[in-house]
Amino acid sequence: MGRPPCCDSAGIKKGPWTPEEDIILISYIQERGPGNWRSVPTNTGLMRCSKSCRLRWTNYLRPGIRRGNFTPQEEAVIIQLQGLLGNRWAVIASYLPQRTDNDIKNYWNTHLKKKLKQLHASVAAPSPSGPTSNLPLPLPGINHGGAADYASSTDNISRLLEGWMNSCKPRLTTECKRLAGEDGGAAGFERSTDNLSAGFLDGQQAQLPLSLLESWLLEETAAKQVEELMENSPDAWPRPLF
DNA sequence: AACTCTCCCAACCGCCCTCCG
DNA sequence: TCGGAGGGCGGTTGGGAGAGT
Repeated sequence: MGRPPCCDSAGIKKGPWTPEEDIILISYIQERGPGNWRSVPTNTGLMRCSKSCRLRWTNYLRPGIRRGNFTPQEEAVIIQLQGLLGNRWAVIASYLPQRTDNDIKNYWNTHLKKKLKQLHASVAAPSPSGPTSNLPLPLPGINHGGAADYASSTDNISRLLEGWMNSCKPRLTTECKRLAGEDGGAAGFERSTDNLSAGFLDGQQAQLPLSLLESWLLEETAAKQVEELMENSPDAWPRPLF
């Protein structure tokens, strides 16, 4: 059993935040920085519990949050990472730094689940035209065991990253050179792959490669490359989880 | 115009993890 | 080593908005 809820004391306000409350919270965090949420209600006079303050900040008020429709590239990243990692929304969100875990979770539950079910239904009745561009962005180098193994195996993730990195190494190397300068490119690439692997395997936020990964994933040519690869070696890709 | 239905998303709840005394 | 406290995460819900009748 966990601890009793922190918000059950009398006088704690629930429900939607008002603009006034938002301003108070923002002002406080601008002054003190995020963290020590327990002290926020006390120091600000907000009649909210600490969790509510943290949630409001991380999911709504935090700078850099992107709102509105998800791009096809973002969808592809979510679908692929969900297949790999399961419902670990916080980890998935770390690869889409402009989106919150709550947003991603909501988007998955309201849009992508349905979309993938429909997609799976249509894949069950295959058309002669082959794969379409709406399929999830696939990643190579993974075994085809059961869904649970697939989602939980760090070996698989490691292999996947290895294969993935190898398959796109030329492009990434070029990108690294562009970002880091000619002399630091190769070293930068090696550091990037190490960091990315570590980030995946530890379930923590990857550091350096985020911008790299993002810039690569957001390029439409990437999706095209993947489509070509799928057509050339369709058996090399993991099956969708549902 | 009024009512019902459906969808979406902000927020809550309960549990787990980590830290610290 | 143990237990309490705080932070974090994933699942779920409730209410508002828009669509449909």
